[in-house]
Amino acid sequence: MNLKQLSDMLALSQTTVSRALNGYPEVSEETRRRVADAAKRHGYRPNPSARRLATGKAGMIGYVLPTGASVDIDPHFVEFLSGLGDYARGHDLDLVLSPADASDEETTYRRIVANQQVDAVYVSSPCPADRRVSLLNRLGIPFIVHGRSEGLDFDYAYVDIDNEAAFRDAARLLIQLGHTRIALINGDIRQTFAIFRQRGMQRALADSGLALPPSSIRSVAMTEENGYRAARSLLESGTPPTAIVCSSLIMSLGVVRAIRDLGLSIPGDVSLVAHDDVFPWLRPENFSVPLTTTRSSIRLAGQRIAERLAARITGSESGFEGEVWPVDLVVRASIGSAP
Amino acid sequence: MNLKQLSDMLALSQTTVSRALNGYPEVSEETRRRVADAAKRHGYRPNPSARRLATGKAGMIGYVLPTGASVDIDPHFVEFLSGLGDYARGHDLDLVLSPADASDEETTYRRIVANQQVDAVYVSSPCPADRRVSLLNRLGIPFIVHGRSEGLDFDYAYVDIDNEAAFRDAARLLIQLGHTRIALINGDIRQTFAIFRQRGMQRALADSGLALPPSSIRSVAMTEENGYRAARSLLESGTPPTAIVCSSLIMSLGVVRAIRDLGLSIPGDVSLVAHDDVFPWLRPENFSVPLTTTRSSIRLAGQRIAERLAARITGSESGFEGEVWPVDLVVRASIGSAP
DNA sequence: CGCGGGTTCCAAAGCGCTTTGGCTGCCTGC
DNA sequence: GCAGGCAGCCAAAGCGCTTTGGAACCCGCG
Repeated sequence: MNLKQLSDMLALSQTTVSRALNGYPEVSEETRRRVADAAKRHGYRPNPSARRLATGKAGMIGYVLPTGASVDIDPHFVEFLSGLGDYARGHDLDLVLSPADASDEETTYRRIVANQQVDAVYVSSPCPADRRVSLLNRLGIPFIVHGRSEGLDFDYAYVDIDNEAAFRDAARLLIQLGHTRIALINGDIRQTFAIFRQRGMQRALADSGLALPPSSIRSVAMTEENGYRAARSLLESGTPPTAIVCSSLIMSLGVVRAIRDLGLSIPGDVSLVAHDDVFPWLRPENFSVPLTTTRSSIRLAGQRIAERLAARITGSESGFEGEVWPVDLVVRASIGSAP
Repeated sequence: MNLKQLSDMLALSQTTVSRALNGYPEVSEETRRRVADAAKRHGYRPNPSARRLATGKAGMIGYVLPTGASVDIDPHFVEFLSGLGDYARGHDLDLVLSPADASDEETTYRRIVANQQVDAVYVSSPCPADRRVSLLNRLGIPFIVHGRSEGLDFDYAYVDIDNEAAFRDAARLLIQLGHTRIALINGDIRQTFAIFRQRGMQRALADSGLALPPSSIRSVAMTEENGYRAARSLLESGTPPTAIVCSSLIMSLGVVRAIRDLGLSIPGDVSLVAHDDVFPWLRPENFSVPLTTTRSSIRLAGQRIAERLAARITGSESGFEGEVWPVDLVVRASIGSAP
């Protein structure tokens, strides 16, 4: 069932039917109703390819998926997807994933924009002066960044959490508990979220006259194994920390294992705080010693980003507002006063 | 730059240029070369919307993403995606994810097929007599199932691992070590992979005159917490198992925690085998007691499925071959002879 | 009565590609 | 020398939608 058949059936022109369906004003209410009725009754659905060809609008949002033999997609991505799906379902929004060589994503961004495959794009895990962000800005396609870049000379829309405040607060709490040697096991420091977290801790420590020397920082890909190694190397150093702040729950699995392997206890010997993105399959309250966390649901961010992306597509959102969400600090048994 | 401009530039008709570019025979080699040159030089790329409208081919593969407030996307999905991306990148294949209400995916399948949004589809986590599979079969779109259904009266293409043999072998090994009370902590039993695994264990036990009573089986969503609960309830029962086989590495985190909480040791009191889908961020060899696993990379399956999907799109694959991959049994320290 | 100004609808021109159905030469074989 | 075949090219007709630029009609006003 296509437009022509439908309009023949109604003894109307394709123009009128099209306009009736798309809510244009120059069609009488009665006709509109008649058309809408017939469309529903016959299950008419405009062919998206044809519509896209005519309008240039695709009804999809895009994401460039960095891939490569040694590139692993972040497990957080799946939670983000759940959130995106929560909104997109029911709004007839599809998501197209374009795999790209991680070392050359720009070509792919160019392609999906030139091809008009998608109406809007989202970008995740930005780094400072992110090239993808400035490229998209130049290309003029609506986009939203999950996270923030830094040092860009233009405004853009983003949704981010307050990583700096989260880690500042975590460090402050540890300081209040008497800790002076606090270490940070962070994610890849080339990404802004990691930079902000480090900054937050540094500020908190500086405020109390303490320091966060490079020797107390590890910056690694967020795997269990790396968490283990980082914790071990910190705890076996000359001046082991009495508290560790860790950028991910997965890494903290390794941190806990390292602490146990060394015959130390939580929080007796070492206090531990981790950032929790809220995975349904791994919860900090279920750790052998329940974990104190800075918590922010990545799924919620996915929902919000889908919503804003949709708004940008329809044009109901157009500014460059950045949203920064506060992060919960949830205290559980894994922290205690300094030994 | 579109076809018209390019053909004007070459003083050729659009027909000839189109044919030259698409490898049709009725154009001379010299002309073809001239056209290909010009196309490359001017960066001409056919508009996919127009091409799709004309041919009905989309150049994308589809996946219906079950979503819902209480539906969590499986973390395995991201590994699968990595594999898919490995192949799709470099083959100009995009993936479109269509979020659907988990309780009504069929409408979405119908939509993406009717709209010709995608040329092929893949389906994961099938259950016996899977309705999605029979729907796709009826709709006549190329598709591949990741996993297998059972009890369907037609053939279809799939890629699966030999879950039954994997769990049979694991159980046999435990039996050889003298275990007689072996428990299974499985995933959702409505899915065929879980059914096969259970069957594999049952057969191995039956072969040795042993049984796998329902009281020794837990069938739950694969989270750390569920692994913990399942293991606890098993170990605190009247006849606790001396060995546990667990369907996922994530669950086995909880199993290990439960065993430790109860003051038991691995493998002294309890032997543990888990299935490992090969996550880069959580490896069985790094568990406090390195885990014996049945191992099969889900990422490799993603690669293979992308490859076969592409072959089905181009028509170079057309049968209904099912592939069943063998599963490695990797022995590590977590198993020992029965106490 | 005639005319400007709405309202409601329509024919037709795209959007950029593929594909059908020729048309033109040139070569081959009888 | 001519029918037949083939290689190489082209014009034009879609694919199904949106949108431009009217046309027809009815209204009220001067």
